[in-house]
Amino acid sequence: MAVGSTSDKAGRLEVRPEEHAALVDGRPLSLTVRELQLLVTLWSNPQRILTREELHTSVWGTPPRRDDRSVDVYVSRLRAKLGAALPDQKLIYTHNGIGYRFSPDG
Amino acid sequence: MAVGSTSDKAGRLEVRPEEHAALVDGRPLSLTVRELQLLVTLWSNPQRILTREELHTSVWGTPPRRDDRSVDVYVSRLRAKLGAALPDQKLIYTHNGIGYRFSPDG
DNA sequence: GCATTTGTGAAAAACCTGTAAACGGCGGTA
DNA sequence: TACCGCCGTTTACAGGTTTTTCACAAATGC
Repeated sequence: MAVGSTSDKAGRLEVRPEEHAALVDGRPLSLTVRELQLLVTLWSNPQRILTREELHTSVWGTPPRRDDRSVDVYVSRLRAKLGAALPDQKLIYTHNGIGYRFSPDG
Repeated sequence: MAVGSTSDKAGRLEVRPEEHAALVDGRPLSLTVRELQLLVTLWSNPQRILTREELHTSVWGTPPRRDDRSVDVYVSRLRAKLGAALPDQKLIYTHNGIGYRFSPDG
């Protein structure tokens, strides 16, 4: 493995925060900065339910304002792009009233 | 291979940092010092997304000041010259919000 | 069923990029 | 010195992309 490369696989998905990249089967997903930040946050905490507060704070740097839906909007966009590249896998699970969970396994 | 020659091809493009030269089909491009420095930096890191900070630091020796657009301006000039010599190839890709990537392949 | 929460398309706003052009400095030349 | 051409730097603005916000549909939970 090349020096300096930090990467890990969740099935066919690879996330490389240092390189600002996420790959599926080696092909880069074209994610915006926010989408990638969100994916990195989720992917860094597999199997763990992250609240909207945690996600917003991690991605936007501040806790969400009341009635802020931006986390949901970006989860939706991320699901769309992941789903296009990996039609058969469900990676992001919703926990009603709480937040979201990333689980490469199920 | 001749002693001291360091060169490599990306398709029809050849870059020879030691000789301060870049060639297309053996014909030298007429690049300014900055343009060549930028090309060498990009070309030395193929497939990798380089941030504006990295590019500026590599070419200008210091991180960019806020709102510095010089990297963009030089990418534009470099694209123009590369495009004139290689009209059919796209070599430098933009990554919105991050920087640029040199990919001889795609 | 009803209230609440989530999913998502679409418009508006904010932000970022591409590029021409202006400007100044430098070296060469007459 | 005056002029010229070239390069590097900076600025401005058009155009493009992303982010934010909004509205409503769908889903969930009681």
